[in-house]
Amino acid sequence: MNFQQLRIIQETVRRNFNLTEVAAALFTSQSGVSKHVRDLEEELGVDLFIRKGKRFLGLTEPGKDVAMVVDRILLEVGNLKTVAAQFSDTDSGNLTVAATHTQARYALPPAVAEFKRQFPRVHLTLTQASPAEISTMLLEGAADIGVATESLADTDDLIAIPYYTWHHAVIVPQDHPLTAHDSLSLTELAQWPIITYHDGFTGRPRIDQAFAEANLSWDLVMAAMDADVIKTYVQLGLGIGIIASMAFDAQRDQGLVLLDSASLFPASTSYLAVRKGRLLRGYARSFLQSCVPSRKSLLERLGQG
Amino acid sequence: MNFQQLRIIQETVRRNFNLTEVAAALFTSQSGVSKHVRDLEEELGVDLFIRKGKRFLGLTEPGKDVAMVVDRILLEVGNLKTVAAQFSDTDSGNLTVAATHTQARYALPPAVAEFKRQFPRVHLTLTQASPAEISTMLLEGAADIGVATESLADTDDLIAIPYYTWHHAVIVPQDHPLTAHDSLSLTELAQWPIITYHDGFTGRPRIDQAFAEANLSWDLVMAAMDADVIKTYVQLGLGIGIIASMAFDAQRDQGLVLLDSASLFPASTSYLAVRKGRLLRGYARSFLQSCVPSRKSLLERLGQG
DNA sequence: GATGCTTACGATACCCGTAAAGATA
DNA sequence: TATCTTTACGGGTATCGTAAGCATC
Repeated sequence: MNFQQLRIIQETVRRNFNLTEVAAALFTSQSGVSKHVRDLEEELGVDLFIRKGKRFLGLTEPGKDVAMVVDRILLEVGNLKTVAAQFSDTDSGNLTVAATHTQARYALPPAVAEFKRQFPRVHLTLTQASPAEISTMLLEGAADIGVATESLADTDDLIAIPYYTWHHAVIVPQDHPLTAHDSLSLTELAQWPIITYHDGFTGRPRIDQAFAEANLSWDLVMAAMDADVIKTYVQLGLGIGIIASMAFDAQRDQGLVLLDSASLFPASTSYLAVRKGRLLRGYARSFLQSCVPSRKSLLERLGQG
Repeated sequence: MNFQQLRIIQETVRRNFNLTEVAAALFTSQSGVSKHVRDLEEELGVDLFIRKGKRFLGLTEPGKDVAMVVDRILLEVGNLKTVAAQFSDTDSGNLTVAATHTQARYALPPAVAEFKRQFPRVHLTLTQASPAEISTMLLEGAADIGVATESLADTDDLIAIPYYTWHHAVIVPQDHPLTAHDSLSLTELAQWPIITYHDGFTGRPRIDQAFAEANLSWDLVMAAMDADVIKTYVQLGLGIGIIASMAFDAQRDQGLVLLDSASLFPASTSYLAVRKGRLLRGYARSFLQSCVPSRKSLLERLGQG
């Protein structure tokens, strides 16, 4: 048994049992991959994969158990390297943060700036992705820290730390009739065409929930993944927008008006998340700390004294 | 990085940093061991061991962290093999139970008999050892299950399951003056020379505790590791014995009398223990189950569905 | 016929063990 | 001096990659 075999098992599961892809992903030959799989199966005395002729279709029952343990082993191997790197070169290395557009653009900039100041020798990669992709990246080790409003708190094997709480707000063009109102109601909103976030993005479930609970049908004319797109089309007069309030900047967004609507929609919480059991470099912990300065205990909850 | 290197790191710590011993334990050459250590240190970029000239003295700070992770990796590697073996050959294999004399002789026989009946193809090894040795064996993977009254419940990285509770009892020769008494007191006991268990064996702390709390000094004339030795010398008239009550058998131990003394000493609890994070074969779980039939939940606490 | 897995085979690199040298107690 | 680690070197083996063969879709 060797590490390459374990990596191949893991990658085979991730790549939908296509050994050719696995070989490409691990920068080696198909033939080698094939042999490694056979060798390991022989050594363990059980078939790990369901085969139909020469095709791989999935994991056998023992294969499922083995794959779980393999994941843990490779996770710990990563931790080994992390521990060593932590000592050999404390303040240099890589940090990959995967975040949604909303987070990357409106929440993270201060933390990122602070981080670059504090750790100039760390290469920081800020990857933009959907909440689901962020989950996957964290689980597969492709990212160290994830930031999103959706999906992170529900996933086992992730540790989610509440980051901040915010409300949705309505934006309309400067001359829009709604600007005349003193206070907004959902019923009024529902009478206009609405542009807001896609399913699974930036608190969208809370918008659906608010209208559903009020028993209102609403006219969603467009769904986007980020507030900038929404704002663009609101400005074009396609409809009124519902965005995260922190995405509005009176300075930059001239021609648009933000209408307070904190009371209309339930609050949303954005989360920072890391993979359970994955050791973080010191500077990664600092990054989290600078995002949520008060929560000393939460870092301890990561199991990383 | 490869598994052999990790095994060497682990074994180097266990063998007190003597590479020659490590090589012998792993059935390989010193030179290879030496090179592997250097190679891994080079790959990780940190020294793992404190050296004085060419001698190894201990672990560096990063070495300590690395050694912990290495232990976890190798533990999981063992689990990998266990998982596979579990499927490839369900009811054959090995089971090593490490137990003290008291447990092996007076508590375990029914469970062992039941086990042999149920799993005739499993090779069962019952190793007799001191509580401290049992701990070590469990931690190092040399035993699957440990049984003892002392030390198992206090050790982190072990999961201890209460097995049964018992009391100490006094044994005296048939014609001994104490047999005339209706009820025994500690004060009376303290007037006789006493033979009982060694420190760290079979509830000895509770005996010390009882006398200490009563402010009595007592005359320990002999300390043994098992009840059979104690009984022998009690029979010879060297003193009165304090043993675990289940170690007395009226049939076998003719010439001796058991005096009830449940009220004199605090109750003792014997434990079954397994290494935290170590996967058990199905038959090993059955063994535990047959020892504590009622505690379904405790087996779940082992993290082994 | 295109894609994907297996087998065969030759080159390479890695791992191991012997032996000698150097360091420590 | 005896014990222990390092270095040097040669032999063996496992791993890898190319290429051909064969099954699946």
